[in-house]
Amino acid sequence: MPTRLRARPLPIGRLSKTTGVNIETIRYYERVGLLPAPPRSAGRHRLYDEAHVQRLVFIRRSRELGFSLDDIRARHTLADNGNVACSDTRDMTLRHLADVRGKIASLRKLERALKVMTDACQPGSQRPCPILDTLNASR
Amino acid sequence: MPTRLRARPLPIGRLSKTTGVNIETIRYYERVGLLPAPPRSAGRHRLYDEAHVQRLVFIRRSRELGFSLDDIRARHTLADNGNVACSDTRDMTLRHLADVRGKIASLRKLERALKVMTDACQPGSQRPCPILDTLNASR
DNA sequence: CTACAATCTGTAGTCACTACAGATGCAAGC
DNA sequence: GCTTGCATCTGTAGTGACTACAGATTGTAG
Repeated sequence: MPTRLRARPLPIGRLSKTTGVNIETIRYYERVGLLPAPPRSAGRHRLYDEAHVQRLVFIRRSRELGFSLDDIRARHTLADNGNVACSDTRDMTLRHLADVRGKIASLRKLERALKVMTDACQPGSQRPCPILDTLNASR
Repeated sequence: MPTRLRARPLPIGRLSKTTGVNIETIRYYERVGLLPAPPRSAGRHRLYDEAHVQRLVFIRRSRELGFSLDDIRARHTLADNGNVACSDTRDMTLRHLADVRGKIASLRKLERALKVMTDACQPGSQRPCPILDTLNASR
């Protein structure tokens, strides 16, 4: 039996480096129940294994894609209960996609409004500032 | 002299209704120095005038356009000091426009990534879930 | 005068972290 | 074994822009 293959546990600083997640954030995830609490050394330092690395990478990727911590927690709960999770994940992702599209649409509206304002504004001209005018208009 | 024309001061509830800004939010704006503290009645109820209405509408419009409270405060400070504020406002708006465009670009990337994932996912097929796969991939 | 609505102050909660302070632990070099 | 210095620990508070209470007071219509 090659006991050599057993990977050494990582302290929190190494986990942070390998996953790209801030140390404080890792502890925060543990506090809010996103990352399971790892075993500790005699001196109460956290010692992580490969499964923690995987789950943390999963969390980071999900966050990069804009999922909320609640979304991620829900998915973990599903997966941990042995459910297939695939179709639920797909539903969640579709909802999230719709949400992202909504945000894009409203930012586009914003962009157009800001562009109209800056295009109309010619500082130094005698006319009152159109940007300030727009901001003062109630609608 | 038509003293009749002097508008009655508004209590906070009326100010809230006429501007569409939540009562709690109005008090919050006062606390953080965005809206000047109005005079009070004998019983310490706030009494607002037309100038408050104008400023609050300005703040609401600016927020709708995504400006931060700090941005708005800065503009008020400029205006209150008697500066023209127009060109500064223009600069700020241009910066904000650039910011909005950046956000749109990154949301578009997100949208594409989410679409790829959901398109690839066919729940019920035997293949492993491509969404979960993507989320587990470190890059 | 009595209801009852409106407003008051102050505090705490939200989300997803981030930033400390002050106390320990650990690992390497001597 | 001892020291040095970095790593890690816990706990608390701060961020932005509000929102949500609790409990006390005030204003007003009938």
